[in-house]
Amino acid sequence: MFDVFEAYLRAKITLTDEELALIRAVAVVKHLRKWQYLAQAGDRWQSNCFVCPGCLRLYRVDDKGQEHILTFAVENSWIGDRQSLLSGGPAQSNVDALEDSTVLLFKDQDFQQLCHRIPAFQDLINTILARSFNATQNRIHAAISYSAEEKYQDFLRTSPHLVNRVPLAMIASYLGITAETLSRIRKQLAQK
Amino acid sequence: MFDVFEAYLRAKITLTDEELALIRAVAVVKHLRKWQYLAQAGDRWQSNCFVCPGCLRLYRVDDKGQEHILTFAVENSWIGDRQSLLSGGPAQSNVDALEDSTVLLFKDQDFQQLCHRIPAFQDLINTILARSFNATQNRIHAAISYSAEEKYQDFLRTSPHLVNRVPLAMIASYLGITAETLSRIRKQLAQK
DNA sequence: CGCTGCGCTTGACATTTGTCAAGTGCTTTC
DNA sequence: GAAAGCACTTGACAAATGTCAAGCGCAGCG
Repeated sequence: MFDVFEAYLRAKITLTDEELALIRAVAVVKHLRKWQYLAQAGDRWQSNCFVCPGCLRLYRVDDKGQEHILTFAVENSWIGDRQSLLSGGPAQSNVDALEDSTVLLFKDQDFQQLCHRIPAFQDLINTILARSFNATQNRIHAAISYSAEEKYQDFLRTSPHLVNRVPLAMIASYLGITAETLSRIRKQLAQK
Repeated sequence: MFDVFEAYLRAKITLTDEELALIRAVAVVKHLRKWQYLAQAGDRWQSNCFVCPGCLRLYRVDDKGQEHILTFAVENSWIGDRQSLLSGGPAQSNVDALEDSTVLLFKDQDFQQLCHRIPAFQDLINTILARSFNATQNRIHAAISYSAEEKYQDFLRTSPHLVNRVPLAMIASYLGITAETLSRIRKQLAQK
């Protein structure tokens, strides 16, 4: 499974064989069954996680027991509770697999070392962070500006690959609306 | 005004006098009057901006002409349209001053150089990015999970310094609710 | 001093979205 | 091949929030 990551890296940056070997040396492959947790709220999150093939979600559970999905991650993307990673405190979020999945884990310590030793890797990580920061910002804009229907339209635009891959109820949870409302919106859009 | 920034830096990282001089050399001080734009949608954003004393906001305007505030920034924080900075494309957001303010600008090119030459500076920036990423994530959680009242309570918790500093209508815009609703919520909370 | 404009509040009403409960169709299971 | 479970849909109704319009109080200004 490391070759998926290798392809990903090579598409974005140039690495010597030694550098690649350094990275490979600290990567840990993990297989997840559908519904298996990668981490639960309360755990300490100490790794960076790259999704090879599969689909995971990061979500929180509120006082009323309701789940709210913060992110989906499919192959060639990263996922994790950065809050826990950064602070060293317990995670507020859960991460689990929506399909059988394979991920690559990098202990944060190893990961930091890679960043320091391989400038191109550091740059890549920075770019990714910046990009996901932007994506997050756009999501906020959507969340505070759009009606339920507009949110769904926006989702269709920004995440077409997820529309038929994750169940309706989860998309609703991601958008902050109820499954019933989303169902009605879909119907309405179909009739146009 | 550079001394404000110097104090900020010294509180967070250790710098030699030469390093500090490097930073000072590329910093540009800019004064803003209340309501003055630092940048408008359509502009290309090419600098990193640090707020010395003052208060700015970053917002977008939707099709219906409604403003939606994505961030406030007060003294000792950073603000900018990272999207534009990263992509080189035109900004989607506006930034303006809510009070007379003073900011420090760093052309992105200079800024990158500082990061490369001063590892401690790089680390600081990474930390800030990570932190604001977390804050953004928490905001998404609030936006998709909370009722209007809960959103306001959360705002009171996370941004007490803003509550009496920015007008009600802007807080409402930040939370994604109407000024009327926020006014009623305030009343209701006061009666408890 | 009185006017004006702005920020905020309030009320009446409309609209959107949520809630609850039931029903459909499809897949899985024994 | 009947039964159960799951994802989704639908309907009736309730609650939350938005919209529109008016009014209040205060600061700034001629």
